[in-house]
Amino acid sequence: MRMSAEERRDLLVAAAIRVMTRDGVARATTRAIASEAEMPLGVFHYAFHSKQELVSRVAETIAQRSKADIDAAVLSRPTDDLFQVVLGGLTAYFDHVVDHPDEHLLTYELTTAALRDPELEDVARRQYDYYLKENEQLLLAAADVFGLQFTEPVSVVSRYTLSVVDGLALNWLAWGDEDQARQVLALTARAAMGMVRPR
Amino acid sequence: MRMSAEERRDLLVAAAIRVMTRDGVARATTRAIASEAEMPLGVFHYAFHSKQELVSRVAETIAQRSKADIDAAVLSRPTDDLFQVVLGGLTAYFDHVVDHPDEHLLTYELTTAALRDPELEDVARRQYDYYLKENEQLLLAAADVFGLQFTEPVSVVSRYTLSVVDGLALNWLAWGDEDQARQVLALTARAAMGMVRPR
DNA sequence: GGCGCTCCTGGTCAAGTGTCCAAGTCCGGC
DNA sequence: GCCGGACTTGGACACTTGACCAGGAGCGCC
Repeated sequence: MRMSAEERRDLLVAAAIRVMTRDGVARATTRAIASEAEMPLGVFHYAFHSKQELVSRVAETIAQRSKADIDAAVLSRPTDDLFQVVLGGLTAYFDHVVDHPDEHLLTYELTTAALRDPELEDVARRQYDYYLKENEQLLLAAADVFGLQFTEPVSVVSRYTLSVVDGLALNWLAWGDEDQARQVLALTARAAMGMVRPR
Repeated sequence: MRMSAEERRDLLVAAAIRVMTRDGVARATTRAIASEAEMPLGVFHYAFHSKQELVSRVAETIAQRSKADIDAAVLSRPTDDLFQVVLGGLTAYFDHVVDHPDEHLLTYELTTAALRDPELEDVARRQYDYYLKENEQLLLAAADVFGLQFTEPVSVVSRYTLSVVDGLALNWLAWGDEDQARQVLALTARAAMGMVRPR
């Protein structure tokens, strides 16, 4: 089947994501990826200069995709009051983790891999940049709806909520106990109420 | 140099930790570890049945050691009021991360590695078990000193603080901005004040 | 002294790894 | 028609990896 190099790259990235999600980054060899994409191995180094280039693209794609996924979930929640909005947002994210554990495990693997590899250095930074900025926007929008403002810099509040949810997700992956994790979400949402005041 | 198999295992585990901390889990091959321990490669499979057995011991050792490190740091903090104690504890942990970033990156790598490998399944669980239980004890002790009790189950509060700190650590490793991270710690300590009441 | 167990060593093996390449196929433009 | 560049392919390469083993060395105990 004949197609452009760019199209090949997209297919290989998609195949790589499937393999990495299913078997982990360590087992995602060039052969496994090419095989998943149903292509001969030779195409790999025609489409990509190196495996690192593929990994870099994978990380970028994953970050964009899960941001979109989560946005959609968060925005589909009830908006009675700020507490409900915040708890809904946290819950939406956590639901996504519970529904796609391997996908989130993959993001942790990619982050650590990027932090170890100088050539992927900025990949990790960009990954979190996406999340922080997006989270910040959501927080500002929510506060605006209810005529509130934050008592702390929004960037700090954004980083706080992102940290809780990111840490809790990893914690749940390793430890389990979904009910208790959801209690933590409720606790966090209530805590967030202490970080706003009427405008 | 003649020594018992158990002694060899300890030396190899220590060497493995050095290699993994410096170069990452992926680059910690049996050869690199044996070389770091200044032993011929042959000893490896005399001391250990497999590499997994070594990794399992490494994870166990790391968890115990960093628990001890952090306990010592936390307990050496001022104890004027509960807020200072909690903030001191969070700060002590975060200081440890800033001082030994590679060590903490390693714990994330080990966690993800364990979650991918069915044979290391319980390694990840045990890792978090250490932290959760220890954290819980510290919280109970602190509340006790000031005649307070928690408004939520202690296990949930413990998991909340652990999640914040764990998520923030990973976040800082990837993104940086230490000052902002410390603001998150302050925010968290203040939030924790809303989870206690006089007894 | 010699038996038996533990410890030590260098080399070797099969499997897998990322990378590369020569030769071939396709197809649009001259 | 055919030329040139983009795409395709199977096979090869140099290297690394975890695992294994035969044979030797040390040492306590009868």
